[in-house]
Amino acid sequence: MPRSRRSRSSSASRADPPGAIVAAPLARVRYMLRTLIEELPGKLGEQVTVRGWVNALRDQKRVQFVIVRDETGMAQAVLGKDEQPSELNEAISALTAESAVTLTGTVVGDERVKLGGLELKIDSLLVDSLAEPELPIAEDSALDKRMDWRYLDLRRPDRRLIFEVQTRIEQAMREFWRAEGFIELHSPKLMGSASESGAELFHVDYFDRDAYLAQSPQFYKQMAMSAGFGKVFEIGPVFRANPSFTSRHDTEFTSVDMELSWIDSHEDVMAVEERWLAHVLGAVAESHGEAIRETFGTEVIVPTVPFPRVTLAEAKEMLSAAGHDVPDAGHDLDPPSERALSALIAERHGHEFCFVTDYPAAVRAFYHMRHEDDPALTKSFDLLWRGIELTTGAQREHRYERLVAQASERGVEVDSIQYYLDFFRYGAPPHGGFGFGLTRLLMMMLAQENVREVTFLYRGPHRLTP
RNA sequence: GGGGGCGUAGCUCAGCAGGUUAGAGCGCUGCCCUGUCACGGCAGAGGUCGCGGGUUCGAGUCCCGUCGCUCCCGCCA
Repeated sequence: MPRSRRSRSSSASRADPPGAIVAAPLARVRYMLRTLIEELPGKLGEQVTVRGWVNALRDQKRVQFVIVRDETGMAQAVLGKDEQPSELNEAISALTAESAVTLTGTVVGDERVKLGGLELKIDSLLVDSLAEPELPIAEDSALDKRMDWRYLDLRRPDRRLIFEVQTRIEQAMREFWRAEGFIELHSPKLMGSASESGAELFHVDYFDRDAYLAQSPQFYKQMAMSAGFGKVFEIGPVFRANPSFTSRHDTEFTSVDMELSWIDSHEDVMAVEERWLAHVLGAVAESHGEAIRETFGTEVIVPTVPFPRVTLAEAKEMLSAAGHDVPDAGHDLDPPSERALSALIAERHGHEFCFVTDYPAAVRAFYHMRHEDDPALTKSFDLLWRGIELTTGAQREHRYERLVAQASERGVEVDSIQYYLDFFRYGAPPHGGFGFGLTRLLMMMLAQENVREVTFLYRGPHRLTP
């Protein structure tokens, strides 16, 4: 929980806030009089105004309790009731769970109160918005129903923690990039042609012609290499028209992409990625590790560097030797194999991460660079964490003729991507990079079973609302 | 796209060798309860059992179709 919020009690409200527009007499800006619930322990004896939602109402013969919840916690508010209930008593009796209310009262310590040992003696109540009496979802409702009523679902404190962690993750990523001289890109999401396979593209009408939603910033971050940017990153939406029905796919998700110039091999890319992730997990462990343990019952373990590395061929040998069924040569690992490999690496190396390298050219994108001594293999890698694929990366082919040859060989329509191929005609540095699934990282970090849990508003083959 | 599972009250579920008026917990409504804190007590409302068709004297229960949801595989991040 953040502790740095400034108190906004009434005692501080008389002075004009910094930067307020004081010249407009009819629209005088003033501080909100709101006190956050996490601030109440420091306000004993003071009259404060708390604004939030009715978490529970216990309306008894002689005393009424309102449990009020805001984004920082919950507190009990109390009001005595005489033989003849007051107007205020009647107003409290008329409250419903999840109504939005403004409660003003005096903060009083009371050992009897299990919720923080204090309560608010109610002086006044403003019902900002009365909730309808029966809510469409409960805590134990099915995921799909919770998605229908996502804003109610998200009111729960553990859901909020997901997005506080996500915010910290992105902040830590940028800390790293900024310290290492990366430039941030915002590449277009509307494209005139496919950037990779084409099969998974969403088509949109674009005036009098066709356009597509970007399924990756791949081509544009490579263009930035030819532009001499050196090191770039982007955090942004990507769109995939896959009819995928699993717990870890969606049709729109947040992709984290990096690309680096002047590398010697894909090894340089992995070396940056593992340091970057160690920084991110370290930051999250420090700021939210305890809350994650308490709320989700899982530990954020800061990885040591370097991460274990195995080639795809070695991985299959390891799995076979351990008695697992493994896909044939020439194929990628299937999800059960990925989980088994992560388990083996954890057991033998005590590490949650694993780079799998040297994928066959046949299962990788045409722009992946081939090994000089074995052109059937690419200078590529996947990164597994706790059994799930977080990343695909590679050194890219930056030599024009070879790139064109590889595209043709793979049946890519060269004409439609000529603009991309042109990036490599006027001096392109050796480069590589990777794409990284932010929602997958969050899902595994918080021990959630579905990306929908960690996506603000999920988009899938059958869901376009809310 | 292939395979498995599931659709019964606002929510979570039970019911099924097919047999009168379909149940529970939570929630909701009303009454009662001097401090609750998963408050407690009493009473009550609420369901054409996803939809359509079939078998049968009789279908929530069996069969077929259909729609929706879900998980796994494929695809990938």
